[in-house]
Amino acid sequence: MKLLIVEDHFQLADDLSRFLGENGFVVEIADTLEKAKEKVELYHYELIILDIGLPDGSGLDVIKLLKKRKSDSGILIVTAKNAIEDKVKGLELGADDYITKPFHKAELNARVRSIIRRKKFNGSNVILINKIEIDLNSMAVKVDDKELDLTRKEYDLLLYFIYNKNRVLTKESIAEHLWGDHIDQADNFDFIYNHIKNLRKKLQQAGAGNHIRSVYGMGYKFYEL
Amino acid sequence: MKLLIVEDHFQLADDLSRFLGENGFVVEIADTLEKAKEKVELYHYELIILDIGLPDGSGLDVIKLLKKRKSDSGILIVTAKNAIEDKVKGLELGADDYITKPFHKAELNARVRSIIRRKKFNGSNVILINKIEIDLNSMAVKVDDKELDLTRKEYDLLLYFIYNKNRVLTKESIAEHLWGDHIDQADNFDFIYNHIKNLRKKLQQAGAGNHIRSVYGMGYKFYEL
DNA sequence: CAAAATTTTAAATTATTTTTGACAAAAAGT
DNA sequence: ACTTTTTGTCAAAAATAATTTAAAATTTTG
Repeated sequence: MKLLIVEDHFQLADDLSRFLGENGFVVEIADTLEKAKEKVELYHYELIILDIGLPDGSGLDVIKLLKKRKSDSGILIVTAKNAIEDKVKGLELGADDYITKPFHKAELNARVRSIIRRKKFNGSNVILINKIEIDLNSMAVKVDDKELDLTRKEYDLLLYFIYNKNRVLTKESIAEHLWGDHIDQADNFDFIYNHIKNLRKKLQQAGAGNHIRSVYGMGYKFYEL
Repeated sequence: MKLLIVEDHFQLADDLSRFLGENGFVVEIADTLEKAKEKVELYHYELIILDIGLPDGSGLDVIKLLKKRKSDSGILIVTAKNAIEDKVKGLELGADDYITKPFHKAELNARVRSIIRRKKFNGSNVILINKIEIDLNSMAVKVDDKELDLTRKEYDLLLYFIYNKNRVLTKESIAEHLWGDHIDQADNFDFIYNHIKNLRKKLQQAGAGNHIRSVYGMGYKFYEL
């Protein structure tokens, strides 16, 4: 479950990151509007905790960008007490909730969970790509209406691929997104071969075709056929 | 069919309003105790969804007012998980049912209908899934017309599963729903295993089959067979 | 109100499944 | 030729789930 914290105040961002990390989320931080936009375009986040007052512009731009991209990420905006207009604008633009500074970490945590829950229960939660059907509620993956039995990592991997379809994902970025920051650059990522192998086999056996192609020397790419 | 939502959290109220609107109700919102009292004195509502924790006072006052006016409106109170006294007081004062935050909209909908049905037709309110029959009024669970004897937690757990059938429920979300916000991520949820086991055994023994399956690394899922 | 019974929670143990890592040989890409 | 990736199999380590037992809390009963 990946979150992005957009917050220029290092101490706060770091603190939150650690706290949310302990609570089972994989957290990334962007400390400028520029970086936030970049990350949002490159990756998919379950939820974005967005401080509106950034040094190089308004966080509201991030919301606009997300909505333009038809993103389904949850958005929790963080505003100063006196910035009520920002809050209102943010909600109008499509943010899911807001919280005013200063706040308690426990409350942030509760709201984060609340948004994620609401998101999940809303609307259709089925992703359909060619023959592959993923129901995010039931966490079931089907090919031709036949359910396949994926392990946790395989499921996460598939989802990561699908959220980033038609993009090259390096082994490093896969490791980072599935395992979090505690991964060392010096580590060896050979175990990823295994997961790729297993996922490929299961998809292949179910008759979904060959979606995951390797890009020699770079990584992998999930093709929409 | 007119409902009043008394809720200061704009996002939630708006969300519910929309949802209930789609489900055929005419919905009004009051976001303060003051406004709620005013509306209640002026109009008649079939049912009032009442958050107890309001910025300008306790929602319990609304119940008192209604009872003084000998209103026949249904009352569904919404409380935070840790505000058990409020729930108890509310029911004592004459509320018809309660639901604790956070809740699933489908569950709210079910309860709303349940109250209205009970009020209006004094009719039965039964959920039937395969061989399992749950009477929400009498809180009785039957399999093949044989009543089974569930404890409170088992009953709640079963209901939570059934309201979310075919979805994976994590241990965390089960804990959160049945025990409330005061649950820490760091806590250990092993005791849930016990309730799962007991519920499974009772259902199995009654001949209802194996509905509750575990999804390794993810949680549990109640299958409609 | 207190004893007894039941239910819920907790802790310890066992069982199961997944994840990771290793090796080696074959295949593919540069 | 050289490097990277694929594949298979195997096995240890780690994570998760189930079971057992007992303590704590709650409810029922006399």
